Order: sequence, then structure tokens, then C-alpha cells
Amino acid sequence: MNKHIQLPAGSASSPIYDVLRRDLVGGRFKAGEKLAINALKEQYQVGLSPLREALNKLAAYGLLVQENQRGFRVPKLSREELDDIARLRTELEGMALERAIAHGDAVWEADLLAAAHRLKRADITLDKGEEWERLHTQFHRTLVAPCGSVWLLRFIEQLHDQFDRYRRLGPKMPTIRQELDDQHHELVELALKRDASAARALMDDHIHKSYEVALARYQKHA
Amino acid sequence: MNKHIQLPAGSASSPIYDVLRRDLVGGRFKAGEKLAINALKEQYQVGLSPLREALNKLAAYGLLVQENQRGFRVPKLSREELDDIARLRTELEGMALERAIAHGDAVWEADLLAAAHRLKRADITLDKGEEWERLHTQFHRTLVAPCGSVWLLRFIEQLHDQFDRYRRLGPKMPTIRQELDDQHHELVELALKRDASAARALMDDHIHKSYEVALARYQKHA
DNA sequence: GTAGGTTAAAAAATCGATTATTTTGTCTAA
DNA sequence: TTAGACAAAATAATCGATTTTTTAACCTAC
Repeated sequence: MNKHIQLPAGSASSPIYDVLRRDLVGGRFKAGEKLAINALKEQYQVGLSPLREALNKLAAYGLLVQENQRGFRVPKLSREELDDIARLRTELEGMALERAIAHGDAVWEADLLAAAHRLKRADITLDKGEEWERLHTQFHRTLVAPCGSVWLLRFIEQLHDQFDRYRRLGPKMPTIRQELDDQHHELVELALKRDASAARALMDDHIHKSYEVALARYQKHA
Repeated sequence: MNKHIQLPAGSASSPIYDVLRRDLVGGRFKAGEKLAINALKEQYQVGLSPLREALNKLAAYGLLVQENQRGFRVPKLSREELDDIARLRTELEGMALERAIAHGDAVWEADLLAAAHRLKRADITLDKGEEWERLHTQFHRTLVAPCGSVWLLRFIEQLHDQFDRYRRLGPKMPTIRQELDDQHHELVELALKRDASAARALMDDHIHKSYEVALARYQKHA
């Protein structure tokens, strides 16, 4: 199923990579924190080699910074970077959405409806919201999936992860969920109607609202 | 010097990483080729661990594909991907150039003139063109450096490397060098004149011409 | 008291060897 | 012949130990 949605090339991810990525995006590490490799080894019950290889990949991906001979750190957060990410997301996801609306077929329409429905039905209190987060990511991924550019999808995914480092700061998050969730459904409607410019405008607004959530969390955090 | 041009965060690259990246971009490996790790170990005179960590980073960066338990491969080339890369380059570098022209200061102007001059003076026959390639990359990097978005610069650099996998197929390359080189100088002129839309139009054309070179090489190659 | 320098402890990176997996080659049976 | 199973070889991945580098603690001289 979902043969439309192909993973970006170059990634045969190990379990430890996936878990670390999830935890980094989910904010289980403090920004700026130095990772104690031996501690991680025990905490995640993995050997040194697989762990180091995962850390190297995460550094290349941008979820860690690798310093000369002094290990790995969680990247700092900054207002400037958040603005940068949000702005780029607006441009790239807008572009991708337009293209997806131009090229998406009936299977896409079905996938989209399904993804939106699953997201709406998801219990946000479950599993610390992890399940909702997964479905939310999946929804946005589905939305732009048939844009026709593997590299654009790759960059969008990367920015999404970076953005979520800000948006998911602090505890839980059923903040203004209803409003954002309504936008998800509006986005589906406009996509099905093939109204590219309206969809793009709504996407701009959607990202902007998410940005405001992220910014508020970032400022409370600091 | 060049304090304007900061590396994208997250990269403290090892020697072996840099060399492998250069060789992958420069086409010293066949597309689709499977890398024999033990051979690489001897060829580059490095240990297994540093080598594997470099390969993992390159896979995350997109210059290698990592398959489940069967090592690393050089990614295949395809017409579709080349089109994708060229199109995205046009959009992202155009965007970045506009922003750079809006924000670049006097130091940038000087850097730009210097980079263009060094490129023009470079002897393309030297060192199999490596020196020219280095200066060419540096010129394009300088051009967009003050765009204000670290992430945009990161993506542009990545796409540039991917693009060069096509453009640098086959031997040497003083193809239509003169024409492209003239464009470099025109770009500098328009940038200094702060004519964003003309600069962007020229950049579009420049990338398109490079694309034609790359496409021709790709088709001859296959 | 503090700056500079030495040493000890901690941590990161690398190495050599082992283990697990895949690939190749060979044999047998239909 | 050829498909399938088995064994052997090759290769990838992982582990445990060693080496190197950084960080911290301590001491001495000014």
C-alpha cells in the first residue's frame, strides 16, 4: 500500500538510528547537550559501532553536530533558525503542494482522505502524543508526496524534523489543536478541488500558525 | 577571511570523508557500483571504523545508498533525477540569489569579485581540472552566501554536488567553458548593480546551459 | 590569589578480531 | 538441462580492547 510514497534514496536506517531520530525530534535531549556515548550505549542497549554510525548519519542529517575530536552535541536552538526554517518550509512545501495538486491521481486522493481521517481520529493523549505526531507527519508527507521531486521531498522532510524540534518543546501539546486540525481538513478539500493557489495560501497560513506555536514554546523554554 | 561564508552546521568532516566526497562528485566511481570496503580501506589507507563512519555520513548526505546488510553503493543516475535536480537548483539558487542581492554588503562584493577573478585565472588543465572545479564551486557558494538562510545554503550545496555527478561525467571538460565563464562575470555585474530580477533570469539561463552540458554528458555516458 | 604548567582521569576515536549475513559454487534429483 | 538445496567462501557488521585526545584536578611560582 501507499506505493506513491517512496522513501528518499540513500536511507536503509538501523533501529538505533530511527529511535535516536525520534528522540531528538521529540525533544528528549536538551538543546546544546553533549551526548555521552557510553551512557547512550547502555540506555539504548546497543554496541558502540552501530551507535557511532547512527550518530554520524544524524550529524550529516542535521540533527546532531559533530565537533572535531569531542563527540556529538544536540544543536542549539535559536529564534533566527526557527524563522529560517519556517520561511523555507513555506516556500518549499508551497511549491511541492502546487506540484502535487497538478500531478496527484485518484490513489493520492484516497490516501489523503485516509491520512486526514486517521489523524482526526487519533487520540492525542496516547503514548505521550507520539502516535498523533506520527500520523501528523504522515499526513503532511502524503499531501506533497506526488510533487514529482524526490529531492524536494527529502528537504521538506528534513525541515519538518528541524521544525518539530521547536514545536515539540516542553510537555504535551493539545494547544490550539482544533484550529490546526480544521486546516488539515480544509487542505484536503482544496487539494481534491485542485485549487492550487487557495491550497497554497492555506498552507502558508497553516505553517504560520504552527510557527506561532513553535515560537511561543521556544520563548517559554528559554 | 571570508567570515561571511560559514559552513552549514553539523559537519566536522574527517579527511576520508572529504576525499571520498570529492571522488564521488568527481565521478571516480561508476554509478551503481558496489563499494568494496576492504579495497577502499587499502586504497585510501584508512582503518575500517573511520571509513565506515565516512560512508555512513555520505549515505545520509545522498552521495551513497546504503542497503540493508549489503554495504554501500554509488547511486544510479537517471534523466529524471537530473531534471529534478536542475529544476530545484533553479528555484533554490534563484531564491537565494535574490536574497543575497538584498542583503549582501561591501565585503560580499569584494569576495565576489575575487572569486570570479580567481575562477577566470584558473588553469583548467591543471590537476585534471580539480582546481578549477574547486574555484567554480566556491564562486557559486560566494554568490548566494549572504542569503541569510543556513538551511537554504545547505540544500543548495547538496544539490550542487548531485548535479556535478552528471556534469562531470566522462573525461576533462573545457566544453563551452567560455560561454559559461562569461555568464559568471555577468552575474557579478548584475549582483553589484543589485538588479535582482535580471540576475535571477541570468542564473536561470546559466543553470539551464549547465544542464544541457550535463545532459549531453549523461546521454553520451549511457 | 591567580596564571601557567604538569599529571591523572575521562572520553572519543581507532584498531584487530569475531560474528553474522550474503553471495558464490557445487552437487543432486527431477 | 535445470531448479533447488547445501556447503564454502567472501563480505558486512559488530564487538572488545587499545590508543589517542581532551578535560579536569592539582600543584607550583609569581
